[in-house]
Amino acid sequence: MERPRIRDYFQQDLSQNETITPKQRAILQASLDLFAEKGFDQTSTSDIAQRAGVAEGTVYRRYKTKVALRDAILAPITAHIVPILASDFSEDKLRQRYPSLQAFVTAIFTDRVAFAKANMKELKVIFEMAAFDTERREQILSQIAPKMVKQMGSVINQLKADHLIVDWPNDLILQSLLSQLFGYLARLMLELPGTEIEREQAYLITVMTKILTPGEHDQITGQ
Amino acid sequence: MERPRIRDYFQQDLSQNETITPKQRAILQASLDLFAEKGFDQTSTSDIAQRAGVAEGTVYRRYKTKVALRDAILAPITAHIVPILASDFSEDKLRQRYPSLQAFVTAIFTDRVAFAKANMKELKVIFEMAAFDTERREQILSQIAPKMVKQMGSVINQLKADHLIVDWPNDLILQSLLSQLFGYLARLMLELPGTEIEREQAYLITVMTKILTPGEHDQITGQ
DNA sequence: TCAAAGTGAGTGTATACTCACTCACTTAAT
DNA sequence: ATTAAGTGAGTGAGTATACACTCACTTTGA
Repeated sequence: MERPRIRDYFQQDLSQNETITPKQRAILQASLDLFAEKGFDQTSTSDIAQRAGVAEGTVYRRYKTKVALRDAILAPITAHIVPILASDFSEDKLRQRYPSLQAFVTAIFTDRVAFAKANMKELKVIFEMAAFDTERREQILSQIAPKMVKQMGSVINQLKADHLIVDWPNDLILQSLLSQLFGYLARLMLELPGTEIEREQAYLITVMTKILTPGEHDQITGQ
Repeated sequence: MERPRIRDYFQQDLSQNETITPKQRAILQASLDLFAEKGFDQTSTSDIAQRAGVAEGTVYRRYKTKVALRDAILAPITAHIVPILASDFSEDKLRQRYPSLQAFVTAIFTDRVAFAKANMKELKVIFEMAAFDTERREQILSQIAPKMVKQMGSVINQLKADHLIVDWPNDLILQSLLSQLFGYLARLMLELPGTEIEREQAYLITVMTKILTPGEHDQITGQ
């Protein structure tokens, strides 16, 4: 956990242009909490006002619509996702080869899991939106997916050249890793019973390493 | 794919007590389609009536509320989930040992993937509900999880005794398998670009088998 | 004193749900 | 065979309510 954490991104993003009042901050926090708890549609603007301890009109002072309010919450997150995805893959990192698979997997996922944990609620709201807003899903994906495939792709190719990683198509490799990652995050988000965070995070790296280790079972067989 | 498919469960379930009219069937179908397309809250009862080609009053003839309508759609699915989960683990199957990991993995997931594919829309509606309705989530989970853990647990223990499977706690094994399965299903449901069904299903079995194969990397290491 | 922040009663609209009514069809009586 | 009575699925205009959003006014703080 040596690398910088993401925090206070509201402050960070918003205070560049204008100051944010305590009440406006309370509104953002209440909205985020409620959207994550009950879902966007199930949250009324009067719910938000009540939770934030302000009048309903105050909610509309800065944000013209409820959707604009949601977007104000999600904007900083989506803006931060790309740098996070690209971290660890700056040019010098790329030039340095990873000595082992375990080092690679650990390096890659420590940041991303930390980021996800620090922004659980926002991610939950993003997922809700992505599930039924087809356009936005494609928009967000088109921003992120190519960058991710490209960045990870070059590292994977390096590892392939060194025979440190299984020789599967890169997209399949990514899919299996992301499945494990999202599965872990889903358990955290839904607070499924019996989720022991520390143990599972260690296990996550073990499983991913195992998937990627070259071996005899690597031929993709159908039935 | 030798074992029976799930189809026409509406007919099957409803016609025991009473006949279902063509219009009522159209209403169920339209609701299911719309709930899966746009989400429950984003679908109005007049949307449903329009899509089904009936008057709005007709929607309320059989189902007293919109929620009751959704439940009428989900009831047969949830009723069928448990048998599907338990299939392949009837007593004689349990007594017979699986000759190889691949056989085990293939046997387990063929049915379940087929079931999921045949009921994509219903699953999507269930997931939407589970995401924000904490009570229902726990209710459904409490019905399913223990059965699944028990059934799969005994088979895993057998495989462990034969040293055919990695020696990890059963819950961790299940989690990694379910992550892969749900990741695959999510890609299907969200129609993520570049999802080639056949190739990925074959790959799914390969990855799962690889995860479970005993080997040198099996110690769960943290950082 | 002024500008910005905050207020909350008020408004228009969307939507879940109701109900008095229609009408095609079945049953029963003559 | 004919007709009267009964049945219930279907209808759609109507209702009550909840909700997103507005605006004339008040409070705050520099």
